Amino acid sequence: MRWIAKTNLCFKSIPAFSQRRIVVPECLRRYLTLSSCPPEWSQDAVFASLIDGSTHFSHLAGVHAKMTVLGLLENSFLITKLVHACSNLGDVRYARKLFDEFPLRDVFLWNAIVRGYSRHDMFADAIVMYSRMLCAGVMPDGFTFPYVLKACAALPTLVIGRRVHGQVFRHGLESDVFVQNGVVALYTRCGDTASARMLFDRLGERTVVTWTSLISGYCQNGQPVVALELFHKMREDDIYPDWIVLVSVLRAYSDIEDLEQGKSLHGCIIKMGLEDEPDLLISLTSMYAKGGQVTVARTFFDRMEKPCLILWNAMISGYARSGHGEEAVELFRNLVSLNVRPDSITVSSAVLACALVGLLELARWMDAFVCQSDYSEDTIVNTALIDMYSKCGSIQLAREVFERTENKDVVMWSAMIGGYGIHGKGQEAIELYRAMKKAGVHPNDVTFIGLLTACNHSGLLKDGWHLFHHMRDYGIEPRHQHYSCVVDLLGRAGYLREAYSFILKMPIDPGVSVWGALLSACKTHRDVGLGEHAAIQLFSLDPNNIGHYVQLSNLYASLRQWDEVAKIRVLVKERGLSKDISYSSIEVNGKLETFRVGDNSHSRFDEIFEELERIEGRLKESGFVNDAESLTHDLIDEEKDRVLCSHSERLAISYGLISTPPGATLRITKNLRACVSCHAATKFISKLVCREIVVRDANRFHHFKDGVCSCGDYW
DNA sequence: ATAGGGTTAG
Repeated sequence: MRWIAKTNLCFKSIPAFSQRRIVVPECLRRYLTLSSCPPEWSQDAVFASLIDGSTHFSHLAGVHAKMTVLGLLENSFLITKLVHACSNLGDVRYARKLFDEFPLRDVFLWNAIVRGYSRHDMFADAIVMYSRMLCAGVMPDGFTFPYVLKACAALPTLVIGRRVHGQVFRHGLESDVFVQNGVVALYTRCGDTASARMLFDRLGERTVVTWTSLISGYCQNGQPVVALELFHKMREDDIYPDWIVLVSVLRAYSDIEDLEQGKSLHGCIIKMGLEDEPDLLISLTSMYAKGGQVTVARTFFDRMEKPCLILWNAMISGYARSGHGEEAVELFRNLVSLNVRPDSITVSSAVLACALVGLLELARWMDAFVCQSDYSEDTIVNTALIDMYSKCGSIQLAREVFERTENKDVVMWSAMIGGYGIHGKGQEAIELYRAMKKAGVHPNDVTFIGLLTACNHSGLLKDGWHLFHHMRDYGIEPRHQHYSCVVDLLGRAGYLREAYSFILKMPIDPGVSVWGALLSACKTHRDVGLGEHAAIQLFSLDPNNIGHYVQLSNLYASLRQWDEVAKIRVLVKERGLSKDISYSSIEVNGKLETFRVGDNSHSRFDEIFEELERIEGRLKESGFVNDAESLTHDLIDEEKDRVLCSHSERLAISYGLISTPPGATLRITKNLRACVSCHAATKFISKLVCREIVVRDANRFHHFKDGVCSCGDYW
C-alpha cells in the first residue's frame, strides 16, 4: 500500500486520471505485478482506469494478460472497454480476437466491434458484424446506427444503406438526432441530395452537424449556391457555426469564385478565434490559392512547421488551378526532396501543373516519377498524364500511357479523345470513340466535348453534326460548350446564317462561348453585320473581356474599315481595358525562354535578330508575302512587315534555330491564338529549315512540317 | 462510446 501513498495517488483520483488519458503511471503498472488486489479496492474500477489510461497497445496487452491471470475475462464491461481501447490504438484484429473469445455478447460489445471496423475504414467488416449482430438476436440501439450508417455511406451504392435506413424505423430510432444525422450523411455522401433534403426538412431537431451534412453534400455535388443559401438559413435558425461547417462554406465560396465573400468570412473566422484551427487553415489556403491570391495562400502554408499532406496538396493544386504551374512544380519538388510521401492526389496535381507548364522534358520527368511510384496503375493519375502529354505537344506519348493502362474509364477515354481533338486529329478521335463503345464504355458529356472539338479542328462538319444529335441517344443534355462547338463547326465552314439560326433555336440562353464562336467565324469569313450583332451580345454579357473587342476590331481591320477600328479603340479606353500582351515561349534544353513583340531584351538579341532577318530574306526569295490583315493599324507596307516580323512567335523560332542542333523539333507556346501571318510564315519556315515546329496556342496545337500544318489552316 | 469537413483527372 505504501507505494500508492508515496505517489500521492489514491483510489478516488483514478477516474480523473483516466479522463485525462495520462500514460499508465509506474505505480499502477507495479500493481499489475501483485498477485491479488487489495480487498478494499474495486478491481473493475482499477482495470477500467488501466485500460483507459493506456496510450500504447503494449500497455493493453499487459493489462489483458493480468486480467487473464486474475480471471477477470468473464466481465463483459471490461472486455468491451478492452475491445474499444484496442481499436482506438489501432489493433482491430486484436480487438476482434477478444470479441471472438467472449461468447456472452451484449449490445455494448457488439457496438464496440462495429465501431472499431467503421473507424478504421473497414466498412465491409463493420456491416458484416452488424448483420451478425441482428442474426444473434441483439437489438441495435442509438449508438449502433451511426457507425453502421457511416460504413454504408462509404459504399458506392445506396442498396445496403436504404435497408439499414429501414431498420432505423423498425427499431424506433427516427427521432434520435445522432442516428438521423447519420442517415442524412448517408444520402448526401452517396450523391442523393434530394432524399437527404426531404429527410432534413421533416426532422424535428437539427444540430450543426445535421446542417453540415447537407451543406457539404450540396458542395460535393456541384451546387455551391444551394449550399450557401442553406448556410444562411442555418444562421437564421440561430445555429452557431463551428469550424467544420465553415470548411464547407469556404469551399462553396471558392467554387463560385467569390473571393470577396470568402475574405469576409475569413474575417469572421478571425473574430471567432478559429483562425488557428489547422484544418480550417487548409480550407483557407485552398480558397486563396484557387482564387489566384497565391501569395496569401503561401503565408498560411509557410506558417505550418510541418504541413500535413492535405495542406501540401491544397497548396500544390491551388497553384496549378490558378495557373501558377511553375510554382506548383517547384513545391512538388520540395515535397519530394523532404521525403514526404505523396499520395495519388499530390501526384495528379503535380501532373496537372506540368501540363500547364507545357515543357515536354518536364513531362517526361513527371512520367518517370509516376512509373516508379505507387501510382503507376492509378486511373486518375494516368488520365492526368494523358492530358499532360497531349498538352505538352506529344500525342504519341499520350497514346502510350493510354495503351499501358489496364483500367480505362470514361474519363480516360475522353481525355485521349480530347487530346486528339486539340491536335486536330479528328479521324483518330472518332475511331477511338468507336473503340470505346466497343469496349462497353458509355460516353458522357465530356466525351462529346472532345469529339466535337476534334471535328471542329479537322473541319469534319458532317461527323460533328451527326455526333451532336447522337448525344440524345445517350440521354446527355447538351451544355453551352457543346452548342458553341456546333456554332464553331458551322461557322468555320462558312455556314454563318445556319449557325445563327441554330443559336436562335437553342433551348438554353446562348452564353459567352456561343456568341464568341459566332463572332470568331464572322471574323474568318468577314461578315460585319452578323459579327457586330454577336459582338453587341458579348459586350453586354462579358464587358470586361478585351478579347471580344480585339476580335471585332480585327474584323474591321480585315476590311480596312479603319474608322470603326478607331471607335473600338476609344470604347476599350473608355472602359479602362488594356490589351493582353502577346508572348511566345520556346523550350530549349528543358528551359523556357519567353519573347514579346519587338522584344530586344534577350542577351543574344543580336544573333536572334540576324537569324530573323536571314529567314525573312529567304522567305521573300521563295515568294512569301506577309499578310497584313491581322494588324489593327493602318500602316504603310514596310512598317507592317517590320511589326509582323518581330511578332513574338518569330522571335521564338529564330532563337530556337540558333540554339538547337539542326533537325531538332522546336516547341513553342503562345498565350494567344496564332496570327494568320505567323501561321503562314511558320509553314514556310518548317520547310525551309527542315524542322518540325510544334506550336501550342490558346486553343490547340499546330504541328508544322514540310510546309504544311496539321490544322489544315483551320483554327 | 455516437454523427459532419479539407486535397485529385476530362
